[in-house]
Amino acid sequence: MERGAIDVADLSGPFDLQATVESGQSYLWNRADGRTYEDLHAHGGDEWYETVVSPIPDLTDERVPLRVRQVGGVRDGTLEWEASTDAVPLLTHLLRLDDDLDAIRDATPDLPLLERAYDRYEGMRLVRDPAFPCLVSFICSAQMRVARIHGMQRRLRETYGEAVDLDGETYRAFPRPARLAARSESELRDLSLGYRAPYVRRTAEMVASGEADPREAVGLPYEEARESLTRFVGVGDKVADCVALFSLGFLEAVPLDTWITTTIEEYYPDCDRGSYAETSRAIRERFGDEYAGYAQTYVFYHLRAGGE
DNA sequence: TAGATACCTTATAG
DNA sequence: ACTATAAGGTATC
Repeated sequence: MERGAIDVADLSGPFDLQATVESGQSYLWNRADGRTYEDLHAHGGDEWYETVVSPIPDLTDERVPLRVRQVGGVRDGTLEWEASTDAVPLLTHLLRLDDDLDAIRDATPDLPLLERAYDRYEGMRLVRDPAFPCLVSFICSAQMRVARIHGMQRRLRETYGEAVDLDGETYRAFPRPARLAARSESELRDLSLGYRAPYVRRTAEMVASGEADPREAVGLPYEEARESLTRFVGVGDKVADCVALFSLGFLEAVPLDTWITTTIEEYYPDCDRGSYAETSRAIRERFGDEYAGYAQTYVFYHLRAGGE
C-alpha cells in the first residue's frame, strides 16, 4: 500500500472533499462510517471516503482501491490518501483538483443566488466520474432522492462488483458493463431499481456489445454530445446532461431537473423557453456559457440543503 | 411535434 | 395505523 498527502494550499482555489463527494454528482464513493449522504454534515468533516477505480488512462483491467480524507480547512487543509498505487493523478482527475476554482468563480456572473451558493459551499468542485458508472447512476436517479440513488449504486457494487483488497479491507468496484448486461431484469429489480432495472440492463448491453460507448461523446460539440448520449435506454436530456457534466467534462452542461426548473421559475422566469433545448440555452447564457454547470451544481446543493 | 400517462419503490406528511 | 404524495425523468402513445 502507498500513502501520501496533497496540500490543499497548493491547488488553484479551495477544495471541500465532503461537499464535492456528497453533493449528488458522484455515487462512486462510500463513507467509511457507513452513513449515507442523507446525513449531510453529520460528522466532523474528516471522514474517509473509499472507492475502487481504473487507472488513468483506462486501458487495462487493473483495479485500484483508494481512500481519501480531508483534514483541516478548505484552503489550508490536507488530503490524506491510501491506495494500491500513487493516487495523486487519480485524485486530481476524479475530483478535478486541476480546476482553477477561483478563476471559475470569477468568470461566473454576479447573481445573488450564485453568490450565496458559492459562499456556502466554498471549495466544492465538480467531479470526473468514470463514464459507465456515472451513466448507470443517473439512469437510476429518475424520481429518486440522492440517498436512495446512492443506496442503489452501493448495492450494485456489493452484489455484482469485483472484490479488491487494500490493507486487509475488501472493497468492490462498480461492475463492468458485461457483468450487468448478464443480469436479468428481475435480478436488478431485487436491488430496488424498480422500473429502472430494464433501462440499466439494456444500456449495459449496448456498452458491453460495443454498440455504443458514452465516451464517444467526448470531443463533440456540447449539444451534439447531449443528443448522442440519449441513445442509451433510460437516458433523456436531463440524464444526458448529468453524464456530460459529471463524467465527460462538459462544464457548460446544466441538467434541468426539478430543483433547477423551480429555480428558473422563481429567479429567472425569462429563461423558461418551453422546451428543454431552448431553456437550456437561456440558463447557460445566464449562468455564464463556459462554467454554467459549475453554477448549477452549487445551486442544486444549496437549494436541496434548504437554502434560498 | 407537443401533451398526457404509466412506471417501481420507499420515506415522509397528513 | 393508514393513505396520499413526491422523489435530480423517461418511454410510449
